[in-house]
Amino acid sequence: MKVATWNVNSLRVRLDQVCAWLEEAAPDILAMQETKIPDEEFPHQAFAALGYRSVCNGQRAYNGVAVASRQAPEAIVIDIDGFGDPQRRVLGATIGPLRLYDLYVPNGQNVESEKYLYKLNWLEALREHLAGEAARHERLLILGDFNIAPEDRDVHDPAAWEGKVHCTPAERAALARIVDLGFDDAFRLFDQPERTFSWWDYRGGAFRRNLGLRIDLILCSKALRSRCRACDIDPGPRRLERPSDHAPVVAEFDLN
DNA sequence: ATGGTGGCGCGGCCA
Repeated sequence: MKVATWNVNSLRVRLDQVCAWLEEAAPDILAMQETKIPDEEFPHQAFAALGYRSVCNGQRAYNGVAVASRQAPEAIVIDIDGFGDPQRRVLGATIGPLRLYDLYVPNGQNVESEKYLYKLNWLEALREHLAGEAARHERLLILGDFNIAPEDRDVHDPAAWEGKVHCTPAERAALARIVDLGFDDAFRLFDQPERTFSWWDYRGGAFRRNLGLRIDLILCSKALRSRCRACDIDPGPRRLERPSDHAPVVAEFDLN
């Protein structure tokens, strides 16, 4: 079973690229972020034409998550328990043998911003929510745009990014508390080339110069860890004309 | 160079 995550930065703009990538990469599940499209305008037909079911939790202009999957999504959740949030950032679903959460973690803007506090509060509320899910589901996958680079090796220039949003000790600790519920970063289960990233700024030729961050993650529960066969980032879509600023991340699981 | 690029939507916000 092939599971992918991709921040598409507007599904309206990127729909043709997403469909082409689905046909080429053929994942069983694709979790998308920053769809920026209200649910009533979501292009379900485009996914259906490729043999995918789709479920969305969107809003106009900002945020928005969606999942396309071969098998029908069930037991859908669109909010963090006890955390009233008008921003559409969460989509939980049971798909075949997996319980899955597609996340668009708040960016945080900068450490002086109210948005940074919102990010940390959001992550703590998410941790509590996921603790409940982890108690109920052995095969649990948490994936999406975390807007946190877990370690310095996930950052093109750690000195330049030290103390900056995406890399602060508080953000990394918040992520670690979630991982400590019993997850592994699937990407790090395997040998990986140095300087492998999932996001590159649109500005300054950052992609061409490989000045990126690895902030798009697939976290798998212990029951999935032993069944994870690969995890890779596909830079192909980032090379296209008018690309998303993120590349897809793909993990493969042997679930019999 | 306090910029740069891109999406949304038409001025300014967000990333």
